[in-house]
Amino acid sequence: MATERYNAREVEARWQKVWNDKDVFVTHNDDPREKYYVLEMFPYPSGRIHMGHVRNYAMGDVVARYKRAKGFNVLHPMGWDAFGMPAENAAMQNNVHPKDWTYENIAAMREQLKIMGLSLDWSREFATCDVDYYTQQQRLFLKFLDSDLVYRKNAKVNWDPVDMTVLANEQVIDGRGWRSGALVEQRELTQWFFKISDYSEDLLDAIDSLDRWPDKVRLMQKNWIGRSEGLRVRFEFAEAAPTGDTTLEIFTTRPDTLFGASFMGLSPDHPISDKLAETNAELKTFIEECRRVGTSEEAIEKAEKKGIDTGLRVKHPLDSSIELPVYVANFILMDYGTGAIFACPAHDQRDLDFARKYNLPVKPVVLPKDADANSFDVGTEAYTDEGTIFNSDFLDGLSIPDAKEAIAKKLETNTVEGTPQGERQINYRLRDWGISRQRYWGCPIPVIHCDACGVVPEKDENLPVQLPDDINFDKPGNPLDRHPTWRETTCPSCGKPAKRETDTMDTFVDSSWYFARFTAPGCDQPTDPEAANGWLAVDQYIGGVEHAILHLLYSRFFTRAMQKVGAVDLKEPFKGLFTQGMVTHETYRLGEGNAASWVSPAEIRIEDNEGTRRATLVDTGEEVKIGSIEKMSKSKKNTVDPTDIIDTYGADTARWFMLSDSPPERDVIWTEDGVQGAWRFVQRVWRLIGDIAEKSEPRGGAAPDVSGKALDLRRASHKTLAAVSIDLENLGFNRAVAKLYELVNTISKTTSEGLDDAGKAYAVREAADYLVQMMAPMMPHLAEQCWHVLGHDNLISEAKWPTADEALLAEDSVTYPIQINGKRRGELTISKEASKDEVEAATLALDFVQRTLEGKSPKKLIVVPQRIVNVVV
RNA sequence: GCGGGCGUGGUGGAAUUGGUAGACACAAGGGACUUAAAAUCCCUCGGCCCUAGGCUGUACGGGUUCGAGUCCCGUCGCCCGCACCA
Repeated sequence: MATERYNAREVEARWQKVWNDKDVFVTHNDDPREKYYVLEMFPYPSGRIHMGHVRNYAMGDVVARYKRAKGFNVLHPMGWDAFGMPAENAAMQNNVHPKDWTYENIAAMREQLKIMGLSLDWSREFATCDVDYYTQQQRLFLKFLDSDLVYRKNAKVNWDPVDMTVLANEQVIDGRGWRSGALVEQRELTQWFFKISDYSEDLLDAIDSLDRWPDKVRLMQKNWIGRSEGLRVRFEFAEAAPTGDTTLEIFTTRPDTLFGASFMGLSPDHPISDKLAETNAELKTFIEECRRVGTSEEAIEKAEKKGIDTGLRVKHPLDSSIELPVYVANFILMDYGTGAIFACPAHDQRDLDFARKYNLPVKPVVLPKDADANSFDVGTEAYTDEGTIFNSDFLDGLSIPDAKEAIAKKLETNTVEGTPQGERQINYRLRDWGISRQRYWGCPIPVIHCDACGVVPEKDENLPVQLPDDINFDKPGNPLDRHPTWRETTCPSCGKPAKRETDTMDTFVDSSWYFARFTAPGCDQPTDPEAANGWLAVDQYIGGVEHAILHLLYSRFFTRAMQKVGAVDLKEPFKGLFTQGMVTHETYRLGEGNAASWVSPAEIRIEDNEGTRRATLVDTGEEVKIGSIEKMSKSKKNTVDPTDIIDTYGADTARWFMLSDSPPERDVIWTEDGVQGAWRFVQRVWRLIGDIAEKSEPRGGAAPDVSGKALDLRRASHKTLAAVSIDLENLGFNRAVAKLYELVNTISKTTSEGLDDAGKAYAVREAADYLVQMMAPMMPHLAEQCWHVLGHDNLISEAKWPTADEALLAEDSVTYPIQINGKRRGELTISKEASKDEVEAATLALDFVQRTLEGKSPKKLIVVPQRIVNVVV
């Protein structure tokens, strides 16, 4: 073996330096070529990159390098989603300043990303905590405020009375604060909101135009926005409620079941519930209990249906002789509709569970198709499917949609206290976006509270409202609140002393427009519209599916809002979206039961005895239990550090392994064997290319006429080229990898048979060039080195993607599988041009077909051109 | 609870979207080379039947079709999301 072993570490560093010195990946806005914007979701600077980043950025880099080779002017930037709670947690735990902690983490992670060899334009890098970035974000906020896209209202938050802080839902565990353990209270705070609900309809309708998004994400967004058509109905109280209300307004999507009404339900957060609780201790306790369940829809829906009769009664809107009891019930959300419902237990599962528990009437009003009106009864399962209305006065015999229409018409004309009793309404589940966070490490909301003028926006020329550096976390609460001077300012309107808003923005705001900022990162306005409109939308966005709803929906809203204030001129920020799967790994546990502890892969050794795997601790030899495969996480210690892998095998091996085998949208299992397989492939390619470079000359001039093995190889490499190009276009990395393995096998075979004639030498050389070019987006360093060895004097990173020769792709014959009664019994190779008749004749002439037919003619003969033949006997 | 997804050899997965199931890779077993190991190369590898060859096989049970891993109905199992984590 003439060639030396491939030294990834040395080679990778060398090419990275060449790329960097030559500014190969720096993008210019005035480049006249067609643009292509590829973006991976930017990372939170936790301090170290993890395998999930490697996978995400490897995929994006393949797209970027491939599109560059295809002649596009590619924008492929990187930045940092740098505000957020972890920096404050670190500040509290380790007494470091959030700013120092964050920028140190960024520096460390930048170096780690650089050794991955990503083709990024680092000149556009920024962090969202850069003063420059959040200055522009404040400017955007003020423009939104000016355009009526922002407002203030009260909203409930989880309040930790010991830490004196607002808690995220995930920080509330069993009703207690995660850090203090104190019982969490619900508090009302005045908070800032973006009017995303103004765009409910538009955000929903435009989902259909996002045809390069995964269906799954589109559906999740549709459900999230949650459009429903229904009726707002006012029920008259038999006696006025203690709030003075004489009617109870509810929203329903099933007005057709109104005659099946059995009781009314109020949310525990409904104003009437609140008022009643003042004089009703039992109800008060119940409401408090409900609030401890948590605010998530899941928790509320799963909880046992419970309620308390308020003693209030309402009149049925269509039959005033019927009075319905009003309950406060734990399964009714205040945020949806009016916070009050009428319940029809026969046709709603939640209502039914409740009715059975409290022995309330269950009157069916929808009759299934084949059921008998006299005997149809609902047991423990509500009937929610189609049917005919019965037991319902003037609605009897109607279909559900017709009954809905009839009820709506009737109630629209009825009046209660001079206003219509019913009103058609389209309701959305989507709520306005609360952006206030009572925290330090975020973008300050640039408004001022003045005793005389109220809430006043900061003047544009006074921006930025900069975070103070001299803060500490030794006391509970928000450091901005207790800073000795930071709050003190003067009112931009009247000039008198006033106080700054101390809330900062949700970090989702930061990530809702960073993609636009990358198009002109130094601009003294939020965007340079010319640059932004030129580059946007992002052609391919890649990231985790965990962002399927919030980040993506907020960004879609933000783009519309930015359009309204003239910062960009488009609605949809991401034309193509791809959500990659997670990186998982086996888990290992030492000990049994409660005493068991997690052990990291680095601490163990695995032995494989005839397929039985056994793990032991490297240090002590103790047996370790091999557990299930889980998402890599610190808590389960099943992480593998990318930098360790890159140190050992190089970035190309890590990238290649992340892209092989598993489809990119699915989870991938990290295994040591898998990495080693990738590593062996790197070495194998290196040997093969070295061998070819030694035994043959670079190609010159036009392709010679070849035949036999040489022609076969040319066909194979051109076919692979065509197929891999399609795979890369579709982000089918695992399929591309498999085809490249196949091509290497083919080239190896041909090369090992000797490169005696010129045709063969040409074919092998061509195949080698193509192989290396196809590999280049995935393993750029190895490809660059091989390209050099093969005698090219340009950079493969700047080389044009080759085009497959159509003539070599066309086969002159086709092999048909021949089925008899749908089962494959043989095959037939025949000219590609053969007519259907010729194929039929040739099929019938086949030995095994003749044998089966025994002289008879087939019942049916199906010929699918270029595909298959089926003989039915 | 509601909504969605997935289920193919020992393993990860291919399958031109209704047309030869198991490409490619990993693991395993056997062999070559080697003083030995590593590396490399060659062979076997869904199950069953003694072979030629055949039967069977894509979670399970039905159906549509000339033909189903792919479409439809039902069952089972696993996974994900559900509004202050980013």
